[in-house]
Amino acid sequence: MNFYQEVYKLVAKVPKGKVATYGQIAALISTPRAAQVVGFALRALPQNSEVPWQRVINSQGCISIQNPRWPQSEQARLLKREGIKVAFSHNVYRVDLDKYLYSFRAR
DNA sequence: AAGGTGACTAACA
DNA sequence: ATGTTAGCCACCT
Repeated sequence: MNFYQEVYKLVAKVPKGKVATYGQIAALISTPRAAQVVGFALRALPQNSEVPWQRVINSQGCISIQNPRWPQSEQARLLKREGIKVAFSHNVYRVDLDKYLYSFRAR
């Protein structure tokens, strides 16, 4: 199973109402340095994927997506729909990590 | 088939 | 404190 597959598997474990960061996922698979690759993997997902990619944000708690198919505003809406509060200021969407960050259980 | 191209992040200057 | 850089992987020419 390659890196991308691992990413999808882990992202799928993030429960509704919680979020995870790219670095967090990367650290679980290999090294924390692969954070960017996590983003690459999500970018490669088909539009109709079942993977809850919207629950993955950057270490600042900000929506970091760069994909014309899914504008940031759309990701923000998806998260709000799941009960997550998304603040919008300075033209940036942000989530309170202290509140919503998901902690993966060991193993 | 080799190389460019991305949803990041922590470490440095 | 703000800007730059290295490390990382699969997919598409």
